[in-house]
Amino acid sequence: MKIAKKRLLDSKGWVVGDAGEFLQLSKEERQFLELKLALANGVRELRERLGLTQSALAERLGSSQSRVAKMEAGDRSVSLDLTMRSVLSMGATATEIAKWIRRAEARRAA
Amino acid sequence: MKIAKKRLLDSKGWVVGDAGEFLQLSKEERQFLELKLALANGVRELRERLGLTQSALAERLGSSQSRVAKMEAGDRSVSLDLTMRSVLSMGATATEIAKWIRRAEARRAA
DNA sequence: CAAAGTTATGTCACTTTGGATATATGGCGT
DNA sequence: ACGCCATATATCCAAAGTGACATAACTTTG
Repeated sequence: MKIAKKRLLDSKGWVVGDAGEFLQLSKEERQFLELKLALANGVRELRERLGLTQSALAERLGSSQSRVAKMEAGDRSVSLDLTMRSVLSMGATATEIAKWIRRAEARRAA
Repeated sequence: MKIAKKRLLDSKGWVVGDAGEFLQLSKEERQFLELKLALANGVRELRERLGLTQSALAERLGSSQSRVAKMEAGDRSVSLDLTMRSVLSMGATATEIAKWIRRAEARRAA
């Protein structure tokens, strides 16, 4: 199993030993998780580009370091709402967001 | 005030009389709301294209007709998560989603 | 107009997500 | 080894989101 997929499924709470259980997630659910993880990666990418610590970003968001950490890890206790607000607060453009979404789709196709 | 903006701000609970209060939403919050509304419009667009009633879509989502109605109306009690799951469940492609997001940005620029 | 079908709005009990906090882990320079 | 800083993980309880239901407001069709 590829690392990226392992990471996706590890995303807190998905008890996954190998590729078998992978299939029991509905196609839509898998798409959704991939998309969320793609944006989560976007959060980390932007944050590091801006040279911010998780704490610094958290403060800008009115959130906390632990939530940011969980968000970047793709923890399922973090909503897409917060993830999207995060990238927007770091100045992500629609084009950039679209790029990440496409990347998620491309991974799925592979 | 344009209808689209009025509708955005009406989005349940934003007490807005005219363009004045519009400015007191932070830039990021405005972006987020526009993006969510853009996807909400996507939900309606896809749903009608597929000839589904709100009830039918709700059933596919394991949700209820009232949630779908609120979602399409941009009600703030509906998360981006549910909205995104909705369009995915109707087979939206990354390209299509990206298009809606860009459209939101374009509106903002205008 | 009336009935049927669809969509809109309001409320509520339950669940998930939220920020906060504590603590653990890892890296890095001294 | 030690402190220092960033990140990861776990657990609080408050706040936001959820499906379900009731019912109102439209639309369409007869």
